[in-house]
Amino acid sequence: MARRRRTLCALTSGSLGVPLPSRKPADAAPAAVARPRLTVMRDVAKLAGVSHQTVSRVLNNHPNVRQETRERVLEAMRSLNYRRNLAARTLVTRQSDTLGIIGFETTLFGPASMLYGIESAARDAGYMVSIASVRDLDRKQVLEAVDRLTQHSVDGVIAIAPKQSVTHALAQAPPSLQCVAVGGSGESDAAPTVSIDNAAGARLATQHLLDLGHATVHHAAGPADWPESVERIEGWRRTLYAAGAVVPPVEHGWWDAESGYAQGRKMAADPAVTAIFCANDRIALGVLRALHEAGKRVPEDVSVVGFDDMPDSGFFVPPLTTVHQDFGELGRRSLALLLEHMTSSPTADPQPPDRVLVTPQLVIRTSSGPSPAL
Amino acid sequence: MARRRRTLCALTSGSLGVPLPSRKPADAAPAAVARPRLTVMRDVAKLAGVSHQTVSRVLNNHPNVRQETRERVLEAMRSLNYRRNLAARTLVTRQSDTLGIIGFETTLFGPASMLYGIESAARDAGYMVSIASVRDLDRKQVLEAVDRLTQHSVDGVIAIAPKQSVTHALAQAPPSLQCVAVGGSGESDAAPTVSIDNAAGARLATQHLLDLGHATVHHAAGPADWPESVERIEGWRRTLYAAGAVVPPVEHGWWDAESGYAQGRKMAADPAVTAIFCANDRIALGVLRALHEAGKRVPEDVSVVGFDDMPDSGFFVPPLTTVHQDFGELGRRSLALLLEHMTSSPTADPQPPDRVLVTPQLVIRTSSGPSPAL
DNA sequence: ACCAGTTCTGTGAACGTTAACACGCGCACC
DNA sequence: GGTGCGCGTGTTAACGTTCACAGAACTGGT
Repeated sequence: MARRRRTLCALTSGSLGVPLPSRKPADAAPAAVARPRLTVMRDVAKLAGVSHQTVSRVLNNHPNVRQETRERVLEAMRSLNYRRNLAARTLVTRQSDTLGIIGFETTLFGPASMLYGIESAARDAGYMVSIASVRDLDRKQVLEAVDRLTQHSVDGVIAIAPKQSVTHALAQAPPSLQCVAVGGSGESDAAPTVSIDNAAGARLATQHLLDLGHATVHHAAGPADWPESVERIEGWRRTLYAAGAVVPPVEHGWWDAESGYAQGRKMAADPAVTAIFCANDRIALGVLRALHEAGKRVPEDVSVVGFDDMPDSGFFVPPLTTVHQDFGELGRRSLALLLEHMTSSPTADPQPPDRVLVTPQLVIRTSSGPSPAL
Repeated sequence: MARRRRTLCALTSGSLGVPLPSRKPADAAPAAVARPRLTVMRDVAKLAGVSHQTVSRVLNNHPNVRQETRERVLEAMRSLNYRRNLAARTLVTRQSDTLGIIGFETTLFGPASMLYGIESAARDAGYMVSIASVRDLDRKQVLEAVDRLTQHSVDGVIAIAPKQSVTHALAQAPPSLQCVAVGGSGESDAAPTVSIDNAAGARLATQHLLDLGHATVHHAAGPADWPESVERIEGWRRTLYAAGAVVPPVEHGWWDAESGYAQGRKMAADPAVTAIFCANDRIALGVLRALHEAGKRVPEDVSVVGFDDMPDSGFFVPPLTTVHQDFGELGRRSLALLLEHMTSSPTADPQPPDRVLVTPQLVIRTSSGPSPAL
């Protein structure tokens, strides 16, 4: 565990208001004595026979540079292998071409995909991304993350923020810092939000099962305090209600297969259950196993539908019918929204939207079939 | 698709040597006219009745500050809600407290977990991380990523780099930039590497199956050009060889369930196959499904062992015996190694190691059992 | 030839921090 | 009572950009 040369910021910076005094304890090694002296604008300028300002203009695509001069400068840059010093530029312009991402549970497929979607879109737009993970979504940790990102002077923040507490915390960020939340709820009271239309997805799944002749549809739900979970429950419930079907009771769990297995065992024991809509594919995996162990065939005895369309859900036993969620698109859209908010002046005419919904799609495989009652 | 205000760097910067002329096309909005004038050292200094340099000393934990003065300064910082401007600091010290990560396939569980492991360890060590994803692992893209990170003056780079081409590319990075590769091969010719002991893992799995009485073990392999895959094949092959067992032919595939399914179907058709070691859990999922469809029971007829221990592999049908890989640890170790390389002077006595191996562990569940021949 | 209006280019001053050095003070040591 | 040293502090100069302004070099019309 090499934690040398700097103290733990987490410990030294007690409250948020206190800047972190860290780094370079007394015994630090003396700074490298011979600075490498990298090539800077002045060098390029000298070689090209112009002033540093002209070099700057070329770099920033300023129109008022003679074509011939521009080429001479570009040639000089090339031959010196010049790269502009972004720190200096950030110092004066106060923008770093860097975006911050607040990540939560980024080891899971969904968040990881959003992260990737954001990052590649950001690169195409000329931005770098820095990431600050949080272990929990409480206000304190989120604000700490915002603070860390602010210190590194990011131009904007995207929070992969599946819970309300985050958008609330975001509202406390310095107003000059644009924030966008992605994933999670739509009740965008605080920050602009991009998310999937969870209710629509749930409707798709539930209606599909009703259409197959099932009298009603049971639901293996996610955690009670996650908006995504709540919205899926709502969508499911409303669809049943609209169809005049009984709405079975809901039991909350976590997002993993273990939770699905637990819920699945209970449902497998109930002969009235012929169709199960699962809050995500991992839960579905657990349900599938529980049904298998109970000797129920899928889809002959019980139909199962998931949510997410994880990479391998087409290879579950049997291949899972599920609601496809385009996480990459979610990421890209959130980046686009952030950029819009960043560039539009507060008084601009077309205010960017505060809420973007991405529509999910049903992917029908073999885990769903006609009701055995038919 | 909001890509306003800046041109696409990817397009304008043809070769690597050319700095990117981007941003602010002629019609750019004039810079914000009223700069907010944030609080800086001088403000703190004035309030505390000292010079800015003393403030700097307090911030950097310099020992030569009287306790009473230090407290007055800290108090001033607190009351002004001062935060140090990292861009200015980076400009003069040439270190940014930021590390770069080159990510590949970060939507998958393994890389995503490493990313997370690196990020949290980095935070504890006082570093921010910036991420640069690459779509492919060819030299060009990797060098481009390094270049992007360099421009943002990262202090070091960790490459989630499962292929040789990456470490080779890394070797071409500016020598002042410390690089570490994580995951992938151990043939660390180019850059220091942290990886799992794939051969040992494969040995664990294979030996486990042999010990269960299987005459030999078949292998559902990963891609031929990935060192991780190759090392697992080697470990498997050597174990069989040492036991005097027949070494069945190997067919290469990809890392996903689809590939496992394809390989599994062929194996299911071969009655001689009683034990299958899969290059990862996703392949195992496909194999499991193929066996199930062919009417083979697991583990009664055929035993299956995976690699990775993905989150839900304990809920496959049946629960998968697999080789557990601690991705988070991998990330932490790679960070530690990078930090060691960064801080140790080239002439220092204890040179940091160039190769760190993390030992995997066998997790026995129910997909593996005694050979049916017994 | 002159002036006004562009277009192009250069000069000097920020930006907010750390590095290098100089200074004054108190203390110990001959 | 110097001399030397360590401590605490202040002054000045970097670091490599961009911004604001001034000036030079071209236009084109009289």
